[in-house]
Amino acid sequence: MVKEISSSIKDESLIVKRRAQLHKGAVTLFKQKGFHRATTREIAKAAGFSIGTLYEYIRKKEDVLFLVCDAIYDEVKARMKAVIDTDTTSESSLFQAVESYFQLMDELQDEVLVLYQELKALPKDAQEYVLNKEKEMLRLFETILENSYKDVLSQNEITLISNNIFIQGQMWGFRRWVLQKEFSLEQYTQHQFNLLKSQLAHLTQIKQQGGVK
Amino acid sequence: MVKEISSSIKDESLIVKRRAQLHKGAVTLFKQKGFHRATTREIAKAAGFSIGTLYEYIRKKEDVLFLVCDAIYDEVKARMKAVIDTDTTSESSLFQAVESYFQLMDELQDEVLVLYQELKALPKDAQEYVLNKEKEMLRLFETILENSYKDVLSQNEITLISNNIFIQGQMWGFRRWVLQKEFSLEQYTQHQFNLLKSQLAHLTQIKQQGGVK
Amino acid sequence: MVKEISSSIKDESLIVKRRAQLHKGAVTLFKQKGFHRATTREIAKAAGFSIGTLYEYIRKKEDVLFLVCDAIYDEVKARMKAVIDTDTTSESSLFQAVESYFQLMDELQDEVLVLYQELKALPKDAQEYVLNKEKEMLRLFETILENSYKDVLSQNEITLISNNIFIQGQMWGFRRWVLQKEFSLEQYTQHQFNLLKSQLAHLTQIKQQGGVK
Amino acid sequence: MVKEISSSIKDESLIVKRRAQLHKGAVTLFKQKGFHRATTREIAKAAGFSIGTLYEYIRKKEDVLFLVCDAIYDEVKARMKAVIDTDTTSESSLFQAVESYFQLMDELQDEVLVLYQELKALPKDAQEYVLNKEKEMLRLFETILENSYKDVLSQNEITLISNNIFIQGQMWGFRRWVLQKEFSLEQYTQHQFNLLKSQLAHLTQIKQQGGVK
DNA sequence: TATGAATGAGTGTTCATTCAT
DNA sequence: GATGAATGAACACTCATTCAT
Repeated sequence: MVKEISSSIKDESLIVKRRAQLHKGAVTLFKQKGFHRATTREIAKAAGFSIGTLYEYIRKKEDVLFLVCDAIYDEVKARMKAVIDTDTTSESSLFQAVESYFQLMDELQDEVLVLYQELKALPKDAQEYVLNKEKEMLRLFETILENSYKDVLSQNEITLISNNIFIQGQMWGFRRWVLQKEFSLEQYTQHQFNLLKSQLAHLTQIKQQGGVK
Repeated sequence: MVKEISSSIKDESLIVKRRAQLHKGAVTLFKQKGFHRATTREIAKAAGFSIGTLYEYIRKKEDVLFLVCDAIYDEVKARMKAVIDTDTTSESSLFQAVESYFQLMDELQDEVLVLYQELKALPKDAQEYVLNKEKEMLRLFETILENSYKDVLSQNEITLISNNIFIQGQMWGFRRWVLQKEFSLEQYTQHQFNLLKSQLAHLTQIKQQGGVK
Repeated sequence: MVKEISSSIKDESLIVKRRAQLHKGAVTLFKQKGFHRATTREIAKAAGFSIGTLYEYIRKKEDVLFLVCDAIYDEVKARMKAVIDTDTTSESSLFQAVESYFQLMDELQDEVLVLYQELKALPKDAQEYVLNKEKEMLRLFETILENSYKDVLSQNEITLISNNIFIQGQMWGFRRWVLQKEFSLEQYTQHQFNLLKSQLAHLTQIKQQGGVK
Repeated sequence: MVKEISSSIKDESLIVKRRAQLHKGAVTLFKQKGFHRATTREIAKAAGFSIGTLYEYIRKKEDVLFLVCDAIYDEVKARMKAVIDTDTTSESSLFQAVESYFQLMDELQDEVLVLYQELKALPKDAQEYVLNKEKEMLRLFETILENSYKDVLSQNEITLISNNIFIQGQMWGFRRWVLQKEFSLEQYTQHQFNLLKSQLAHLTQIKQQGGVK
């Protein structure tokens, strides 16, 4: 499950430091020009070191992309974890999760855009690796929904609603040209959450009526 | 508003024919390797002609991408038009529109995938041109929602729900690795439409209660 | 000595007509873009027919260049001949020859420019063929000088002065950016001829003084 | 007035060294095949490096041509300067200048040939830049003539004679196929200088006689 | 005869990657 | 560890030439 990127450098802390530089520079660059249009020289420059040094920390240009993609979900998962661990059974916990997730998608919108548009450029095994991380993300929402709406939602509904939430978060970033003209992040979150609540409320109604009969 | 791609060929019907070949070959190829990884020679070959002939019908590699992107919404719009013109005021018309749209997204899923992942590779003016077509598509859903739920939905809600429907259709294609494992197209359509109906039903309830008071 | 360009067309008068069109269009084009930058399509268009037709009258692109180069000296020789045949022994005949020649170089300056800059693009045998025509031109001046200054000029001096006259004529065209800003053609002719006369006068003086001794 | 050619190489001394290699190889090559027929790969090879390395030192193929053209007049000017600075008022100084110039044109005849035949292939701004350098060269001769024959020659005569000297020098190279068969460089120089002296002597005579009267 | 669609070898140029310093 | 000069495979694009109609 682990996918390591080899480096000829021995000093581990240096690797971490350099790759952080690299990640930061690369995202900025990929956002502007996309992965394919960015040259390795530009990547090196954006990261603050020479082309020679770049190749001390990666083996192929693709590795840079992988580094970026890989980091995104790690960050998302790390930050979502905190929210979710607190409490996962009430409606408010769903709102908190959605809110945090949308908040995060707002902060990471450049990264997410890159992820969306360049994932396919990775070799198949790296793609699968990244998609697996995405599945873990999806499961976070599924878990919350399961816990809070056990009796109301079918498995299919849970899958679907999780997916919907998931891409609504990403949509905020990669459809910014239409959404961010009409909504602030708070408005967007509020409205989408209201729509979600309507859905769940109605489904709950139906189930309860069904249960009465 | 028109964006023509110049060709050195005089026979207009030949241009149409060759560009159809080109479109078809290019989509197949781009789906496999993406636009950037596909070479012009491969594109030519996939279309069934030589590199020289390819350049009789386009001027830049980008033009191929534009041709593909441009055609997608033209086809979508043409086919949606038929459905929508019939009737745009009942709930069933919304279902029909969604069903047709999802159906179409299923058929064109390769094209949509390409569109999503390569749009950014187009020059800015071509991007805008394509995005404008997307806006027209969005307006189709907005119109139906406006007609059927005039008193129930705010403008914001209409915008948002249209966007949600829009990307749920595309999601069926570009997230096929997760969705198409769990649902058939009919199931997906049915479930998403049910969720949508729940939403609308609940919002209608709220509005009516509000009105009663 | 003859260098024919083959054509698949039988009707000789048509060949002559088409090649005249070709010559005219090509000179205009070569003057603007040079031989190498001009494409065969452009040449055909400038001549007023299609690329297919062009290749009915030539076999290689080079042939067009040859046609142009070849025609230049033919025209120069034809027109100089008339002047020279009249009278070749007096000083006035030298002036007339120079004047006609400069006049001609003025009229044909585009062609001469092309000739100068593209001659090297011809295959070796065609180059030699054209240079031989140039030699014939040179001999015209040599003949006049020999006839009029038999006792005054050595063979070397005749060669040199002919060459000087020859290139002073061409200079008028291909150094137009400096000369034609300062002189009219008449002035240029007059001044250069005066300088030439001074030369010949002084040489005559010397020879006569030498002869006296 | 400066026209720099950009390079991605940082080591300035290396740039100078590589461009010298490039210059030398390019002249040899252009002399044989002309600029247009020479491929960049051939240019690189002639310079002794790979195609990739070539493009580290130039940005466009045209740059190679510019490099060559630019260097010619720089060299001519540098070497003429020495001669001219010594003494610019006597007849002997004119002879020395002409002799040095012809000598130089002999040494640089390949470069001059290239210059003559390919200058037009440069973009307009580079052409003007090079032609300006040529004008500076012309002014050298004008200055000497002005100093030595102030009272004898009109401005027009100075312009014209300078031009004549200028192109007679170049003629030695680009008409070598006729001139160098008949003359050694010394003979050519001597004869042309004699003709020039005759001219000036006669003009001096005329002016003096005119003055006496 | 005239046309112009088709061809593909050839060209300028880029850029990921290596390696000597 | 860091640098950046060198490399050459690979690419987009052009254009002379052919040939079926």
